[in-house]
Amino acid sequence: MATIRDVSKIAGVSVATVSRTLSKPDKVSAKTRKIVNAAILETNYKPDILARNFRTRKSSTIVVLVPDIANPFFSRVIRGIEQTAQSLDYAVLLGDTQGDRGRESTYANMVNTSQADGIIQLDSHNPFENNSNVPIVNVCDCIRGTDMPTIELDNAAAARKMTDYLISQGHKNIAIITGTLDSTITQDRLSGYKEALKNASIKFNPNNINVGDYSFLSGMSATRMLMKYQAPPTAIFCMNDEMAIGAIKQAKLMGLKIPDDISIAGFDNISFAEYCDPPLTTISQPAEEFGSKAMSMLYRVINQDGAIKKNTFLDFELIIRNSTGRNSHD
Amino acid sequence: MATIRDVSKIAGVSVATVSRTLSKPDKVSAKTRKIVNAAILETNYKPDILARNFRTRKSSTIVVLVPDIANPFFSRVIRGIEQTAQSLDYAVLLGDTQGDRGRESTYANMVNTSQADGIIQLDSHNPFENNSNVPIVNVCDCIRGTDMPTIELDNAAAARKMTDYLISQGHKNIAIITGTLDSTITQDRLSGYKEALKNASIKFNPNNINVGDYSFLSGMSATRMLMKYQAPPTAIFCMNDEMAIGAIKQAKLMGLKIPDDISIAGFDNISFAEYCDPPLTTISQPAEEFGSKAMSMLYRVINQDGAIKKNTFLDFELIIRNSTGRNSHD
DNA sequence: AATTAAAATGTAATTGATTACATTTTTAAG
DNA sequence: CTTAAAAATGTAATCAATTACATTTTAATT
Repeated sequence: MATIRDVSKIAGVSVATVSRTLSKPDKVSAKTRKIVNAAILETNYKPDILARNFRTRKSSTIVVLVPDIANPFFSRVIRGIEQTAQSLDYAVLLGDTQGDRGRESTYANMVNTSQADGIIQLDSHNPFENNSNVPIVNVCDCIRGTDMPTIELDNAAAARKMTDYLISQGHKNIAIITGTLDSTITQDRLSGYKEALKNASIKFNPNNINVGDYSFLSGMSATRMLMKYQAPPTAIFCMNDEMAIGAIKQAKLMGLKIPDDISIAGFDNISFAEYCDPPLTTISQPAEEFGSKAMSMLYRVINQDGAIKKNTFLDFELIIRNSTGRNSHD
Repeated sequence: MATIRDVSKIAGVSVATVSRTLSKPDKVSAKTRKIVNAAILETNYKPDILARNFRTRKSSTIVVLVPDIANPFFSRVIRGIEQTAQSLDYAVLLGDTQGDRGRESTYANMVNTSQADGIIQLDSHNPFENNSNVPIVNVCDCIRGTDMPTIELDNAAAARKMTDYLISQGHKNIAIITGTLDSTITQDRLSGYKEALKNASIKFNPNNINVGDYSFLSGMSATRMLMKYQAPPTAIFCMNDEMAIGAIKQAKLMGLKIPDDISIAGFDNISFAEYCDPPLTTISQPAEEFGSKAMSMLYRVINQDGAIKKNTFLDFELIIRNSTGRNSHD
């Protein structure tokens, strides 16, 4: 593999000139530039990025910490990250943590060893105990009370909107299947749900809260439990679409008609939401935009370029499909 | 940030000894090791991986070229890659190509600039025109006639098995919705399908082949077309689950009962396959194993460690669910 | 105690690009 | 044609680790 020295020898110029031809061509005369470029072509020279990164102390690489890459919502966020990273000439290192804090901190430490310039965290957890000054952006599930910039949804408002809608359809006995309780998303959505009930003067029933873990199976089992109550809910709001799809399956297994016997709503609007039967009422989140906004923000943090907005909120949309309908009970 | 020199000064030993304490501790006396480790702790020294990579000419990073990270099958494969990479101390750079050859080759060239040590390609395309000697492994959708090691399914056998099964259910008029025609997977599955028909002495009807692109929508539109024939198929075999789910939706829209009026089968066994209505008959592929086998293989190629098996075939399984059933026509 | 082998440690070169600073060349102005 | 300023180019240090090779120390054997 040819080095910058080989090129400089062939071109008859110094290595500095070759380097400049590549990085700041306007500092090099047109004539020299031509000669150097010819030499680069001749030697098939490709700058050694490892050497460059070493010298410049930048890796042009960022790490994405994601609880599970196979989650369809996260994979869309990552697609957004990746696309923006490409346009900014950053490479994306995948850090699938599977919720393991050890793995998370291993990946996070890549920044300390200059393997990466920054971190995008998709989980509501700070990978650094003591607030370090590592460039980091928190997306989707964001922690409260840290100084990380966040890109998030107004989850309380979204949950309120969904609950309001269900109430508007005549539902009073509305259950909710939550995500894991330690996540900010869960807490916010839960408080939005409660708020909506309160505004409608519906008494909040603690039995109507069922804790899930974002999986199909937890959606199923929660639904099984809920529907065994003497007064089962007439609507179930799930904090993601997978649980809602699980809930639909369980409801059908129990011989219930959707939405006639029970309305079921999700959250995320993953691509399958449109294709399940009945199609799922849900909250649409701009997954790719989350990713691309997070990447742009991280870029600004890393390069101290432009204003850093502490908390960015993206828009959601209530998507009404056929898994929900008017309360036909009472 | 402390360097190895700071540590050596504090410990009162040479940098070589510090380096050895970290990389080959058995070459260092217990006494010295203790002193050095204390100094490392004291200085909070973290080896500069950039410098190490530069010196050793290895990045301990591999690139995954994937047509679309948001595809649920691919994201599982990547999860497998990532997990094995972690255990082998490799980092995974994400190369979402969106089918763009330009992007693909940009990523592939990261190996030439020593940003990565090898490549895992999930698409049936060689990112290097002239067979270079870059470490690369081809997974899932593998090209014929190159010297890349492959990890693949016997796609022809799998399609044959599915078709055999449909035939065993009394179906004779079996349509197939393919993936993009330039992919090896499509070609192999198509030939398996034809073979099965031939073995059963069923005349192959070219109209029963409909080209899709692995998307829900193409599954829908192909189904719409197929079902307009005077003698519409009694079974549709889709080359992935998304298209099958699209086909199910379309069939329902047309008022058809599944599987009574039409049997629909998919391929991949993505997690949603179990949760659609009716649950999807499909071929299960070991997605994570694809990933982990590919990573192990790439490791061996990079480190010239152990035998390189040219083509590795993983097992598939026919999963019979309720989207297919006996032919109730004729 | 002398000799030898083995183990431990140290010295200094090396990796390939970048860049501060020095030097040369070109351009413009008088 | 000078001269000064600006532009272009060159020289050589630098980044932080690894490691070949040299040297010193320790252990083992006689």
